[in-house]
Amino acid sequence: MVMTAPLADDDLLALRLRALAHPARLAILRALAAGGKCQCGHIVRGLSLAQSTVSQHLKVLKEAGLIAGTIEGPRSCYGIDREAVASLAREIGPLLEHFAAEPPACATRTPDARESALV
Amino acid sequence: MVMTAPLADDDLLALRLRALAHPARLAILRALAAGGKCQCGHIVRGLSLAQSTVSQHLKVLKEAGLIAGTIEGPRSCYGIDREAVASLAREIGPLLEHFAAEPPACATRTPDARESALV
DNA sequence: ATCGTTTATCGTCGATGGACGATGAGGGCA
DNA sequence: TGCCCTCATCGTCCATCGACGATAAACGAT
Repeated sequence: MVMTAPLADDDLLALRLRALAHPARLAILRALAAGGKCQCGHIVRGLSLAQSTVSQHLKVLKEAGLIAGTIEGPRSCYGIDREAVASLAREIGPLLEHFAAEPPACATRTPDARESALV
Repeated sequence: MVMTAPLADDDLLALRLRALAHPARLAILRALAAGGKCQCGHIVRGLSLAQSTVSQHLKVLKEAGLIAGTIEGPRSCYGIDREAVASLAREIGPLLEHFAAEPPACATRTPDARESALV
């Protein structure tokens, strides 16, 4: 049931999508998924970004719940929160499919708008 | 530079995700998917946002290719570009699943704490 | 204890986003 | 023809983002 109600649900979803919607963050997730790059410095070297910038991106991803950081001392070990990412996938997938589903009215894609009985 | 994955693909993907990553835009897509709300004014009334703001969001969605606008005269008829949305779904789904896939081990340090630090 | 390494945080700066009101164009309709 | 309705665009304002350098904290090693 997709309610048209603009709940805080959308805010949360938008937050996570926003965390995802940045090339550097995508690259970080890619690096983490590829493995062997759990330390901040490794990602920094792979991305040619300042260390503080990468740290900031890591923070964004962490606040979005997409990754989990195990910081213990001088080193840190970041890892993708697989459950969270899978959950997001389960949320965004059906949503997009719903968006792409069949339209009830109003000439979805007609070049010529022939709107007559709209509402 | 083992695997930076420096693809401009990420830029494009980030662009579309960014277009998606806003509550108002999600609401607009929801309204469009629900049907019968293809005119700007309808969405405006449903969202309690200024008309210009909604128009701006529509523009963002259109520039991201997620919707198509059929503007002819005083009325406009927006519709979800279902092919584009489906394409995005086909792109983001496997990507997230890839992120959520097998953990290749954090070889560098391997502190037992690997999944926690939820703070 | 001191040094070196690694990382998070702070402060700053420019750019962008998001919201609004006002304006103007484009057609319907009386 | 003139009025009204609808929508896109412009200009503005404030907030946030994204990037950076600099700094400080936490630990291992010497």
